[in-house]
Amino acid sequence: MYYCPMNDTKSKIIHIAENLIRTRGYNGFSYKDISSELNIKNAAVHYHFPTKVELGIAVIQHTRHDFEVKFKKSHFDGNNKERLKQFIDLYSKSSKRGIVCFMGALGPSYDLLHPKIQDALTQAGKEIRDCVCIILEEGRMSGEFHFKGTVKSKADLIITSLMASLILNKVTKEDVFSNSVDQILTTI
Amino acid sequence: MYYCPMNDTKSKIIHIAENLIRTRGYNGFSYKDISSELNIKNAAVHYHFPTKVELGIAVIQHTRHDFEVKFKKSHFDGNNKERLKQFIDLYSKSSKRGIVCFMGALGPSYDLLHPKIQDALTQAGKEIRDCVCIILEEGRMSGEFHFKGTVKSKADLIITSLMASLILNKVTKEDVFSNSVDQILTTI
DNA sequence: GTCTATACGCTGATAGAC
DNA sequence: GTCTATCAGCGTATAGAC
Repeated sequence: MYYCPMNDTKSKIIHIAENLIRTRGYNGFSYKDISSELNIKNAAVHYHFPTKVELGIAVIQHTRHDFEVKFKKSHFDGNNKERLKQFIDLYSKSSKRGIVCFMGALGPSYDLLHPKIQDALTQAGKEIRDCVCIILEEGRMSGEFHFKGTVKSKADLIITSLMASLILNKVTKEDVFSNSVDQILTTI
Repeated sequence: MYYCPMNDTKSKIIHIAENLIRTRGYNGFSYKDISSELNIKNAAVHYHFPTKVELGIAVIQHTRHDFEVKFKKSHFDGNNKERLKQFIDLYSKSSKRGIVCFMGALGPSYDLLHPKIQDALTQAGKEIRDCVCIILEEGRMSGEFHFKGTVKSKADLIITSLMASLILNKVTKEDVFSNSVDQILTTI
């Protein structure tokens, strides 16, 4: 299992920044928010990440790495139903914490982001889509799933529904997420 | 039909602000962005909307009003399939323009918004959900729809999928929206 | 690695003239 | 209604001491 050092300041900054992005958006937090939470000064954060763009990229890459470890390594050997369940569970955790996923947080203001952050985000998006497509493709062939339509359309429906459910959860203050998951599992 | 005066500066400001919110988010635009587009000065915008919060609320209320006119008035008399198609078409227009809906733009940073904007957004969210629920409820009773699961779960799935498809469209640069719509129409 | 000190543009907002 | 002028505060970022 991959060991993630959370002791050092650099890792802590990434962790705090990720939470800030997912609760306030990229333009909704500042280095001061991070430094005050760590009881250090503004400039100390700049030592670890000279520019905010570099920090943003680090957050995305860190999340991508976590995702990759969890889903690309095939410790599911053919159990695609469980694999899909684990994917949904990723969002379920966010739902319980009352936060959105980083794609939902950064995606809407995509045009405003630095090109390098845009690229990292686009790559992450493709990775997630590919992963779900493989799960659905294999699961359908093995007879675990019986959904209608193309694999791609089903994958996009599932991903988008999970993403925006986290958003609508916050706005409506109702359990939109559980409803969407029910519907996903009913039509798979 | 409702007449929307777009001549006066106030209406123009709302219109520009709506586009800015939906491309850059609430914290991603300033009064200068608006004034420069209208070739007036910063202070002139403040004359019409003294604070940014008031402008934000005005944008949401304007969008809500448009939505209400289009869907609450029952000029569909029983044709719920057409009514759902019109609802999807609302997002389809945004997809073609390459922008997200205002819920997708404002929702993720909900915690950061002024309480009055939060309230307006929450109200709008409930309105949209209620509207889709009625369409699905009536359409199922009349035999137009044959979907599985509860009305609420189906409504949430459809709304969230449309919302986030606009977001993923931008990020992945692929037609996620069409895929999601295909899947929605396949399982209705 | 963290600090103090500093620079400087942008932002939301106000006062008062026209 | 729009202007000029002006403001304090914040945000990102840098230089140099410890």
